[in-house]
Amino acid sequence: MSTNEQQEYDFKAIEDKWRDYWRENGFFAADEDNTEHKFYYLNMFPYPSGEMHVGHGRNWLIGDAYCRYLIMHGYNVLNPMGYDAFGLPAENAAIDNKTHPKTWTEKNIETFRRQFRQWGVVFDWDRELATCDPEYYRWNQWLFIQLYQRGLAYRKAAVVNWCPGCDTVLANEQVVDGACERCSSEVEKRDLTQWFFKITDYADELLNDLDKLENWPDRVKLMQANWIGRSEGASIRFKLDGFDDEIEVFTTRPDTIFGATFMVLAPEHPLVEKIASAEHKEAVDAYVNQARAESEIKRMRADRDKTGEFIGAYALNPLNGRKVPIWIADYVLMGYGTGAIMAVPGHDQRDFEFARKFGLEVIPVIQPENEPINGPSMEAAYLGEGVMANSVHFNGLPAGKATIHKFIEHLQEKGLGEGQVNYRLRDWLISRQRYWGTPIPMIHCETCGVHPVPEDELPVRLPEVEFLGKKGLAEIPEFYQATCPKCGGGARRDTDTMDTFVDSSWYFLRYLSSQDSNRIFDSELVNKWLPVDQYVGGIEHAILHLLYARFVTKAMRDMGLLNFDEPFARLFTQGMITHMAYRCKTHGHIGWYAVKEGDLCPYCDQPLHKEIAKMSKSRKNVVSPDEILNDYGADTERLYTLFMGPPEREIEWNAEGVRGSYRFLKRLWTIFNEHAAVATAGKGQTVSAGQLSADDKKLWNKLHQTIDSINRDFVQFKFNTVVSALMELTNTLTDYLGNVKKPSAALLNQALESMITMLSPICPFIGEELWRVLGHETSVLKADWPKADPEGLKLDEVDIVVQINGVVREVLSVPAAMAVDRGALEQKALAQEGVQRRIEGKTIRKIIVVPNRLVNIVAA
RNA sequence: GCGAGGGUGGCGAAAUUGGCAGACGCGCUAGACUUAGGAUCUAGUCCCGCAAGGGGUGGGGGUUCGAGUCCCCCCUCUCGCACCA
Repeated sequence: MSTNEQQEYDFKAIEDKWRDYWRENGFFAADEDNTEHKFYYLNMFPYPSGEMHVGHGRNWLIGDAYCRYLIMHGYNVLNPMGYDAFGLPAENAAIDNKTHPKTWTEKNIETFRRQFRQWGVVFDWDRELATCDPEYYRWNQWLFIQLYQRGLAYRKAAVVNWCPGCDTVLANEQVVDGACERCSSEVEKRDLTQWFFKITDYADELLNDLDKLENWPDRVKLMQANWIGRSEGASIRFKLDGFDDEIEVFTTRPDTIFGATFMVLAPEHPLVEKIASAEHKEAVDAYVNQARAESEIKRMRADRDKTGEFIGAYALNPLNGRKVPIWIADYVLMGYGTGAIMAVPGHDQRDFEFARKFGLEVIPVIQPENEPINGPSMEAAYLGEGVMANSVHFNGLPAGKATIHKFIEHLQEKGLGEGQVNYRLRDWLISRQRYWGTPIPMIHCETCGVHPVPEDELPVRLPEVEFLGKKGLAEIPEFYQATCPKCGGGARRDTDTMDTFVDSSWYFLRYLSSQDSNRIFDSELVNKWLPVDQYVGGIEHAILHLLYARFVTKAMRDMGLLNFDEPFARLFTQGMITHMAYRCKTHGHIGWYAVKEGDLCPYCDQPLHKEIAKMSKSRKNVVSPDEILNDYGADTERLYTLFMGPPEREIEWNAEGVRGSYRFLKRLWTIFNEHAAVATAGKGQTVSAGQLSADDKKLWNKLHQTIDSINRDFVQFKFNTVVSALMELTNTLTDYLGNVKKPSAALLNQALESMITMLSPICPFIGEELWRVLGHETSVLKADWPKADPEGLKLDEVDIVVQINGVVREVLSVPAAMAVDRGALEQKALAQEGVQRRIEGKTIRKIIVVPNRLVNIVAA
């Protein structure tokens, strides 16, 4: 224990002292008009879900440290904060707690603000927004109307994913393995008329522009590309035998058309009912009903047996008139292509399995060079190279791209089909049937049809009803009873609310004008500040949010609201913080704090199932920052969070590790306070190599190496190595102070000032405090960021490794001049006694000299 | 099945991008100071070996004076997509 009261590291007092300082002094308020050195930093805004845990902390601490770094480099930083405040969890929690979602959300937002303040995380708070605020969602509605007027929002009857747990429709993207992403209920299918955004109009651009995003992780771009799923092929029309209708199919292999021995329609295909023969009707209906009733989970299993039913109708191959049977099968999906395929069992494994199961003919139309294949004896579809066969005048052509084009040309000439590009991406289903979301601003009139709510009547507010539980707007007459804007007669409001991904698809634009009640945003400002220079968020948003935001940006550009194509110039995806989760077979999840010794259930002493998992309330494995903040302080949590590992990686929280970071801060505190007097005496003096002792020089070199490496690492988000570099420097400094009788005041001042400056973005509280201890009166945010002095990087002595046959045998410390002199190095290495001993009697074959590094003597 | 990214001490991880593997931190061991305290300080801590020395970055091969890093094959883990025609 220190005898001097003043020298205790009293983090509580320090943190209380500085907590409000940065905000009050406007360090984080962006200067809107000065865009010369602007930097728009943005973390994905949070869903206010209760209390934040240390895992959430990681996002904000990365952002806060990075922004402080930028501010210290003279950037005019915009780092705003908002809340993605609509959504089902609010409703569900509100139901559980018998409060209104609004009350629940507001309380959580208040908690978040308090936690940010405790962490020392500062934003440009004047721009704060919440998507559940009518002043925000009115622009959601306005945007909807603009999209509607451009044909980008439309209504269509569709088989939709219905979550029985949430009582609402889900977008395809929200269905994971056939279950609801949120509540894990098994998703059902229902026919409903729903609102869609026509994102498919932008499929090509969304795909192609990924190439522009040089500073996005490849992984994310790849995931998006896969999601969009472009494939080139042809659409071909097959005439029906005995009907006027045609079946249109999409295929990527039009070259295999002569091998099409049957057709398969999706069970939901509209033609099925019409063309199925009376004889097969019953079986067909049964199959269709079964397919519809079957859950996505079962139907989507790729490895399950093929099922299907012949419908008693035939199609005619457009190129040779061959009559082929039409089947229905659930392996053909209504949602992709046209919901119908020409089946080529010879060259498609799925069709092959189906043909074998139902005894359908297999005709190969591509023959491999060596061993010819034939339909009856094939054991799998042939997917390799070869030449066309059984394909009349195409026979003998090499299978491949060129031939595919020949087929497409041929079909096109005959008017039977054409080249076509298909996407896996579907239109974005945005309708939700719940209360806590943006009401869709449309009115349905029996006489005039569907019309937007006039813009001057926006926002269409959520009715301020007492919250009744699982109810949507369709059950609130005060809400849906309306007048038609056209005829003035009675009409009904649309009772759907929007998917919350709509809210988050443009919020980054609203920050520029969050208080503007006349327009969605100021285009001029937005064009100056966007794209976002650095966007940071979790990898879990790699597809949905980022794709939607890109789409909306492009749509707004086409409306003339924006002049850029992509919203986020640079993207960083940080990894989640995980923690051990315990589960008891009978008692469910058990909090780690309650687990009995030996990992036993506290209620029944059964051994618990253990799993390292993402922190979540439901798993009871969250670590609250409260205890750490109380025991060690915010700076310690910040330091540890950034030190524990590379920020893009998933990492397990280790409470023991926190202490090491605390120890470091304490050590630093002591060093600064003990040597502040000497250091401040050296203020204003320059440090030059000539005046330094050998010990001084060592510290000086280390200092400038550290500055150099930190400057490289900070911009790359390598905070973990920034921290370890500072720790190394501190170790060197401790050695120095222990070895030297009288430290150089100038050097010490430079070292301490540089250290605390570079640490301050990560640990801003102790940063401000120790900056004052060094005699400064203004914020450390105003300090000059240290630059590595080229002189300081020059070493007097360099360690050179001497290898014999690649094995390290000696390490020589040589003067810097010699370290770049190949001849001298070689001589010196050979002169070593240990080297002589080892090469005695051997012939030197070769000597490799790498200046500043090593000498390798190859001898045998 | 297809695609992507990983595998380095007891643990989290470093490695100037082909040049002393394990920096930094946790934990652990020993010691010092102590109203033995979950404080602080000092020393040690990849493995085998008393030592000289030898081995070592999932496994096997290769390129190279030299490989954690580059190439080929295999094992394994994580993630994304998954009957997409």
